Parts: sequence; structure tokens; C-alpha cells
Amino acid sequence: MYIKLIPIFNGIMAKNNLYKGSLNTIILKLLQETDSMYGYEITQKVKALTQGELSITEGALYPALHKLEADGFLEVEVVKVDNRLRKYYKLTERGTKETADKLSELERYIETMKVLVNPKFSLE
Amino acid sequence: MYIKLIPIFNGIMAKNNLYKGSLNTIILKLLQETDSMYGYEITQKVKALTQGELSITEGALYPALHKLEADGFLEVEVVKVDNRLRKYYKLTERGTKETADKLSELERYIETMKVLVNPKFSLE
DNA sequence: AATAATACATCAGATTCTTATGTATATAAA
DNA sequence: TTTATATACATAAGAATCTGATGTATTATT
Repeated sequence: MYIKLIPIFNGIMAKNNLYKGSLNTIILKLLQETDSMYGYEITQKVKALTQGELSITEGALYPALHKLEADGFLEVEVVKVDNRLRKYYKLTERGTKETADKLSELERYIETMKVLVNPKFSLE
Repeated sequence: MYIKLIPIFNGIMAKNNLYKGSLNTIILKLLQETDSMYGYEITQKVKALTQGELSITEGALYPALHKLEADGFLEVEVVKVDNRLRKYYKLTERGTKETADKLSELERYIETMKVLVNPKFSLE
């Protein structure tokens, strides 16, 4: 019999609320900077960079990685470390182009939101 | 027989790509500024403010308005103008609170994305 | 007379996410 | 030593949010 103990006040965890489409942009950008990363490493990197503000769930991450690979934006290399599998992903040429597109799309989006909801938002 | 003429180069239109959750924030903020608006007016206002960059589709807008109303964030008043119906929406008290929450959520989100993808992004 | 604009609405389908669950190994704690 | 945590992958159900298509109806424009 398996009993999972769950925190009583788990409301204090929650609060993720990733905006649609953000995840691909995040993955691509991280790979642009770090060249080669595996899935679990990405979740940890995001947590660290955002000081826990953003937790990429595995249920979102792995399917996203598979799709980016299927679309030809990432290539994968499987490596065994300490008897455990790691799948290292890196950008393809098309992936590098896609990264630039996604980033400018994000910039445009933020510019647009700035106009709509808050004159204080801006890009430097 | 109905034949719909469509633009040959409709690729130049496309490009909407609203991020998930943005729409509610936009609606709430516009109502905070303008006090009372009807659906069609919102679509036109968004087009005008963003110079066509963002087009709120009716298929997204109307269900969103209904849900915001059902959740108690908006109240509606139906008015007949030129023999046509208009449904004027305005913020309830809870809606005003929700607006503030959504706006700070957006600020946090942009701050987070800034850390992750682009050191040039910032709030003033 | 036909088309575009105004004004509402719903629905199928796609995408993207959360939460839960599952497998398996390695390490740290009780 | 057993248990829990960390590492590392994966899938699947269901919710939420969007696009694009379609529908109704009136008014204004061409």
C-alpha cells in the first residue's frame, strides 16, 4: 500500500501559470546559451535562474522536447552516465533560426502588451 | 451558392499568437480604463491601440466575456442602439481586485522571462 | 443588389499546459 | 536497512485557451 504524504498548505506552492508558447521559447533560448542540455538539467536551470519562481513540469517539458526534435529544431544524443540515461539536446541550424524568430516574437508580444495594459512596461 | 473570396497572400495577415491567459488580462485592463465597453468595441480598441498587430477573435472574446461574468468579475447591461444589441460590460468589485492581480501576475511573468531569455527586457 | 461593417453567438479542433502516474537507478537519511 | 529523496526518462487524462468556421441579424456603403 502506497501512501503519498502531501503538504497541507500546498496552495503556497502552485502559482506557475506559464503563458502559452513560452516554454518553447525558454527551451530554445537556454540551448542557444548552453549549447547542449538534457531535460532534467533544463528543469533545474530554470528553477535556479528564476529562484523557484518558475518550475517547468516534466509533463510539459518532455513532450515539448520531442516535438521540437520532430520539427527538426533539435537533435538528440543519448548518453549513459552512472548507469542512467541522459538525452542531450542541441539546436540544429533550423533550430537556431527558430530561436531568433521566437525571441523576436516574444519582444513584439511584450511591446504589444505594454501598449495595452501598462505604459510602464518597456524594452531597453 | 456562396463563394468566399480569400486573399491569395493571406500569409501576410496571420501572426496573431496571443499568449495563453493574456486575453483576460487585456479585457480587464481595458475595462479598468474605459469603465464600460461592449464586445465589438473591445476588438476595435485592441486593433487600434496595437495598430493591427493584435486582432482579438470573436471566438475567443465572447466566451471569455461570458466566463468573466460567470466568475463574478464583470456585470453586463444590455442596450439597444439603432435596433442592434450591445452588451456593455463593466468591472465588479471583485473584478477590480482581479484586474490588479492579473496585472501584477503579468509583471512577474515578464520579469521572469527577462531573466530567462533576454537581459534587455525590463520594467521601468 | 451586393458587399462591408456592426454586433452578437456557438462549435469543432488544435495546442499547450497541469497533475497524476509509471519505470528505473543512485544517494542520503532514518 | 529500509525509506525517502534526487536523478532521469516517459505517457496519459483532463482543463484551459485559443483559431477558424459558421451562423443570425441589422445597418451602411458601393
